[in-house]
Amino acid sequence: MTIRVRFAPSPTGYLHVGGARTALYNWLFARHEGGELILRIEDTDRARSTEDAIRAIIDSMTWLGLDCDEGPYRQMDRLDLYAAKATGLVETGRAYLCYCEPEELEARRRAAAAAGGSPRYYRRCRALTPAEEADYIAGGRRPTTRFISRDEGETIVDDLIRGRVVFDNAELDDLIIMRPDGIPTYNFAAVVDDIEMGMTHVIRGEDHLPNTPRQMQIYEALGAEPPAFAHLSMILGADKAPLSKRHGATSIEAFRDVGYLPETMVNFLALLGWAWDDKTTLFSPADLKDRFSLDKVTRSPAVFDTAKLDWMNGHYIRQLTVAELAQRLIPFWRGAGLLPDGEIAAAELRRLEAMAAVCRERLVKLGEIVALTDFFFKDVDYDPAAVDKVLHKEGAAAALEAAAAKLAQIDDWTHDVLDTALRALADELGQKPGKVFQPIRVAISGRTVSPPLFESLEILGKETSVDRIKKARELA
RNA sequence: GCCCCCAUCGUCUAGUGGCCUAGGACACCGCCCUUUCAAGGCGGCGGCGCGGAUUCGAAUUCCGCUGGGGGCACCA
Repeated sequence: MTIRVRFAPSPTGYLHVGGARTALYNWLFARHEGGELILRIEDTDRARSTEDAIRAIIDSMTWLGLDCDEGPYRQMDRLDLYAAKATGLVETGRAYLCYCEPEELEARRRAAAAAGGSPRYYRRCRALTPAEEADYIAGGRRPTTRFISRDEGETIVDDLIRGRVVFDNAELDDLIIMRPDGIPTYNFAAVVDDIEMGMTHVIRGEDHLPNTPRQMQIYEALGAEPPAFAHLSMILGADKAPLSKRHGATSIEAFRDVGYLPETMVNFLALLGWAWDDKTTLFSPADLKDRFSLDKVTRSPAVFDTAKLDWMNGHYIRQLTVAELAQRLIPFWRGAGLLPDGEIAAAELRRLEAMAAVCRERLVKLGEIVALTDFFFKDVDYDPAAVDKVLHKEGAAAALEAAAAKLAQIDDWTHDVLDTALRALADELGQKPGKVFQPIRVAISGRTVSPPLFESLEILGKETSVDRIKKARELA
């Protein structure tokens, strides 16, 4: 039998790291097993579902490289199916119509909680007389459909990650499976779809574990064999609280926008709850597909550690060729208004690649390229602290003056030549190299920290470099 | 309140009764390299939540406790 799994997000927001990890594990499992991944949009909460969210989720999955074999299916397109199945359950005596109003149920729940009792439904409508039912209908009440859960025995979930989890059926409620407007609720729609779509495995977040026994009873009532279940632990923030907006960026788009690489996100997310052995940390998607298995998935929750993410992103940036890196950097230069849209001339591309080469070992996130290279594109913004600390130092003015004069003589404007010339200059001035190089760095970049000096001068070009050094001489 | 899950360095984890004086990675600290910042190299710090039990032997099994988390919706 072909393995079939699904990723079934509710489109109420962006794809966040927790959802992405669930999607990734489903994808890895499907690919490793030669199975199929289905994308199903669970949009039955019509108040909160949006088209934007659907687009965002699909975009993020595409960016991560998580391709699906079927879908996206949408539950709102499948209402007839759920209605037919719900009616069937009523006919076979596994469900009943419930005329209770939300307000009275809510009031009862509150009262029960106050009395220290169980908040479960009191099952009044299970035993409605025809006369009572007629009264409700005459009064304009529209019923929900409730599933009749078993009162006795246990429901056992054999979870692929957690092992055997036993639930007492007496704890289970008669849950609503259909709303009066014909839209199903989650537990019902998910089961109907998982049956219809032939799911063999359901891999989802641990928050769904308590739903599983309820769903298993629905499978049984529907005459279907339940799939295998695997519940993934939660992802936490640095404070061990569930990851949320308060921890900063949590959407995949946000990580993309500041310049994390998809290869980083995939590798990092894979490791949040899974490990291959005792020493391998870096995995390409192909390695992952090769090695992933559910039996190596961890049970305990994992903290999302940005420091490690940053390290890994730096690693993957360093793995890129200069040409690749430049291509990935272009959107960031454009986004900052440093580079116009449209075709890039060959000479300009060479210049961008030179910048990429010189920044490759310095980038943690692609977005940092802007602050690192903006002085190549526009006039210098002198950092007052840098001016004070370096240009106002004893000897800075003299160094700049001498440097400007010396550089003006150089025709072969390459970093090797510049290196030799400026070292010689330091020697002539009787200064340590740093004493000469730092003022020049501040002169051309405005800051004390910049890409390597000689390469920077080369990229900037002779005319601009000399101009800036002369100008900085005035500030010194 | 009730049900369920979880528990190894700060973090991600390896570990399934002796191979563990607990391994790796990130972070941190030190040294080296060095024109700044990085990157890189070398070294270091650092952990089995607590209490019982089983066993010749427990990070590994069992029980309890504590702590963290999830769920108990006409949300998913």
